[in-house]
Amino acid sequence: MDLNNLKGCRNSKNRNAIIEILDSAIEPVTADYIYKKLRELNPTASISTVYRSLEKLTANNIVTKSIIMDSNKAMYELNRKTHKHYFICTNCNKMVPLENCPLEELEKNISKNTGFNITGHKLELYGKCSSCSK
Amino acid sequence: MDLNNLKGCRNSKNRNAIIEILDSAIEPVTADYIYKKLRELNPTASISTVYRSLEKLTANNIVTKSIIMDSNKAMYELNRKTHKHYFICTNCNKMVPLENCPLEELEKNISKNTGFNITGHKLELYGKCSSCSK
DNA sequence: TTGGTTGCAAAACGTTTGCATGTGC
DNA sequence: GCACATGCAAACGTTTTGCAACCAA
Repeated sequence: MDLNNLKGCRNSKNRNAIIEILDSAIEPVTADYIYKKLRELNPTASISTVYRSLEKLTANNIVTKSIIMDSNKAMYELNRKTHKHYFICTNCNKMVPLENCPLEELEKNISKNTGFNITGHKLELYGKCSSCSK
Repeated sequence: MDLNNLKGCRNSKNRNAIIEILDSAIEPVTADYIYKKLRELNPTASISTVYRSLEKLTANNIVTKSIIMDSNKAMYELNRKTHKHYFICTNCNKMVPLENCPLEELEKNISKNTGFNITGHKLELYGKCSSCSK
């Protein structure tokens, strides 16, 4: 995370705090979650600051944005080196990270066959987690 | 597509028209796209009818709803028997269906290892399509 | 000084809902 | 007749934007 190297960015307390909030979150979180946590540190912070920071952070690949099915909110998480996929429980909405990414070979094959220049992917598994399927 | 077997549904011109619109669409489309097409047939149709129809259709597994990255709109497509995944161009937003689904074995393994009851998945590949990567 | 950053309020956007009316069966 | 379907307008929740003030470099 080279926080001081963001294109067209100055140092910002709010943005740094947002990164810390994301860093201490285990699962992807919503903008509103970040906003509430940020208000604990800076009671006058505004939701627009959250969105504007997240936009810069995603543009700089520090943060990953995703939108899960049947929800209209975006989820944000720190773009850690370890590539992650999630299992999402359709009952309790828990997001459980999976260990491995099985798609690297697949991507290579598809690139070859189609001429697409694949730069990333998203895989989500849906179903019921062990506690919800009881 | 057993259109006459929808749970708690009567025959409806609008809903049938929506199915036809989805059927003639090659790619997943937005609710607004459907609304505009529907207005060509029924100029007084309303957007709420579109959403209400789509809700019933997804509940009955006639239609699949998905939300793609960096967009806040849902995309709808007819749930054809053939299981599909898409390559999505980050430049022109084109969605190109992929031929095979490579995840069936993977699901089995994860189910075994984690105890999750996996009922579905979503896989999207991102990058530049052949014309945009020129 | 320059240009990114912030807070506030308002707007925009996709989607949902309440209600009264219409329609299939 | 009953329950679903519809159009309209209003509401909703999330995200974006305009603007003036602020602050980092």
